[in-house]
Amino acid sequence: MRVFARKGFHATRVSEVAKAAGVADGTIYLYFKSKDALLVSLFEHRVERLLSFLESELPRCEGAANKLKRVIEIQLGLLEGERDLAEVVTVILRQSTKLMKEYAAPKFSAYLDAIARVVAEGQASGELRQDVAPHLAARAIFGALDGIAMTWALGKADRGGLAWASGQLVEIVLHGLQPPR
Amino acid sequence: MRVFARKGFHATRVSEVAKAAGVADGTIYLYFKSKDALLVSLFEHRVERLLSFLESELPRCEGAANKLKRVIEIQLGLLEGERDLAEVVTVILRQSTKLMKEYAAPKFSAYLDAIARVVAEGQASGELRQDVAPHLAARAIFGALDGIAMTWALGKADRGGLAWASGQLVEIVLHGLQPPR
Amino acid sequence: MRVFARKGFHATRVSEVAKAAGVADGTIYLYFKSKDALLVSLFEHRVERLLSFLESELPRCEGAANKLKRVIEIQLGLLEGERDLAEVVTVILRQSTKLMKEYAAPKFSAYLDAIARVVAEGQASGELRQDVAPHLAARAIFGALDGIAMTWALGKADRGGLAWASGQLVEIVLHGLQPPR
Amino acid sequence: MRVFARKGFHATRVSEVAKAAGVADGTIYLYFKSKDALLVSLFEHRVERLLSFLESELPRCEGAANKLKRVIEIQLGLLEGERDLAEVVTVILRQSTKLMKEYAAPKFSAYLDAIARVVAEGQASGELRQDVAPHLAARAIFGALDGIAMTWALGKADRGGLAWASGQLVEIVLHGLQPPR
DNA sequence: TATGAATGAGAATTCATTCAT
DNA sequence: GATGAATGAATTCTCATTCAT
Repeated sequence: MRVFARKGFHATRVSEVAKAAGVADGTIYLYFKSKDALLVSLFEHRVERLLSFLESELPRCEGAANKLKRVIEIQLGLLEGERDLAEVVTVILRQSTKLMKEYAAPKFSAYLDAIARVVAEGQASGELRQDVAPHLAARAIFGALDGIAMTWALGKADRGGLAWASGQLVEIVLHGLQPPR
Repeated sequence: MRVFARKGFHATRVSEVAKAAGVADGTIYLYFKSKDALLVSLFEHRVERLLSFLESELPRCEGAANKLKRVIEIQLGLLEGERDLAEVVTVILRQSTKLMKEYAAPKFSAYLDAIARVVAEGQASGELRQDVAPHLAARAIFGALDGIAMTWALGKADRGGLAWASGQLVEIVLHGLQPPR
Repeated sequence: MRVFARKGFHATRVSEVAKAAGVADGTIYLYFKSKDALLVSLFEHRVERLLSFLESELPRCEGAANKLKRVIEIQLGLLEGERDLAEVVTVILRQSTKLMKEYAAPKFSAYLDAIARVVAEGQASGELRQDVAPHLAARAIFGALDGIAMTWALGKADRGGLAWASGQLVEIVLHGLQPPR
Repeated sequence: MRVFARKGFHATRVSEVAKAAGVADGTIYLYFKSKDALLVSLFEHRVERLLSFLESELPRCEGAANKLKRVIEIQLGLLEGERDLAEVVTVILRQSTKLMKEYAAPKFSAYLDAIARVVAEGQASGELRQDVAPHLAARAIFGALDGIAMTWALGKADRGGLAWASGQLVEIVLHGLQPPR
């Protein structure tokens, strides 16, 4: 993760990963099928864990607003203090066309659906405004989260940290989706 | 742009670009210094144009809300009907670590600053809520725009098209940044 | 051919072939798909040519004995003076399992069949003895040719050269297949 | 032997041999110095045994014709029922340039010499025709034996089996070397 | 200006071999 | 003696780039 975050996927040599791990080049291949598999493994261990964590957390929250708040808090909270992970998630993973097409796309899609479902529920209960398509709102929320995490990871946005950013985004999103009075 | 959008930056061979352009491999190098320069050129001709277009448009709009509305409309409007461009902007450009670090980062930064400035002005005039950091809001807005354009480019979001998405996002953002009544 | 004959297929590096050919490593791959393809090409240009040459020559010979004589003369005659080729044909080609299984086996089989057919015709006409199975005779003849060519190629058998060996083998084979008086 | 026969020398992994033997990879190296040594060992245990067996058998036969008959019977007889061995002897051994050049060549040479000696003796006693060089005859006989064993091993020649082939080859060879009446 | 054949540096991956346990 | 995880040297092939024509 550290090496990938530093240099990007394609610019990283397998030998550099091996060196950083303190093993020989060949040893990498005892545990990972290929260079791509290294990224897949990062994805599985870190990103997928985030997704499943969300899935188990959401049912515990009462109301759509609370759920959306939780989504934002969790996604940014888990990256807080892990700049490398944040960079991998927001930048590096997307550099492997193979990973994206074969592996990440469906998970990503499912994640967006989950958020959209929360929005739809909130609309049904009258808690959220009706005039916004749930899927569009989901994409906007995800994009905002992603943009914030990315700029933070790339070091352009140190003021405040992700926890603070999280609170601000919750404000914007919840107001933005509030039903008109 | 078409070839890059289809296969991604690294998987695209210079010879494929040459073939698509109907010229010989070597001819590419009469007009572009390197493969990376092809991307840089795309960036300059398309993305930079968007940025400077924005810069000239914004002063014509009255009020922060109208300016933000215009930002959203322009960014999504220019991509509407140009799926390849949308994919290049939201996905492909980021695959070249070199381009991102050496070239795009400052422009991107300037763009975020421009949006942040609009927000700050709106706050100063009382048009927008005060309790959100302009830079954070800018990143959230940009992220939302980016997320919407990306899902659209990747074909996961056909319902409505970008013009429609644009209207919806304006709603969310302006409500989200509205001062409490 | 020269490099392969000298070092064997697996011990030969593609870079050595390139060097011997006076070109860069990569240039090899403009003309041959892979290292195996180099061998396939040798096979096609040289061995296959021998086979088709035989096919066109045989009908011109009168009688089975003359045909067998011609087979022997041609096979050894074409290798005379081409030690490298002889080594490639008798030794090197067989080192690439891929070439043998996917490419050479059927040609080899067809060649044996052609010889067997000549024997069978000779038996039908009473020119050759009846008590030997044509296919077995074909395999024995081919083996003898191959063994002679191989020992010559490997430098263990210089006395006389292949032309001389050819005459001797013709004697043995024709007497060996002569009908009992 | 089984694994080598199945996949060829170079395509066989040491780990595959270990697995087939039911031991760990490293264990192989307690008994064999290298992968090549595995082949050398096969050669020593099987091929060399054949050669020494021949050496002890020949003196018991009366006359050159009987001796040649015995050579043929033994060489093919020992392979009968041992397809894997036949394939190793006729195909696999030759894939290791190292084995061939450093190890097998002298034994092979000695074997050819032994056969040539039998022929020479037969010529001296008037039992065999004089107009064929003993070494050439030896190479032809060996080649025929080899070709028959190989085609049988590769599965292209099932009709009759090696015992039957043996009888047929004896016929051809002895007639072929018979003095003119 | 355009061409495209040639270049050759570079990198992922394999696998025979070792050796601490 | 046996193990098998670790090693790292070695090699094929790719492809951005050049330059003589």
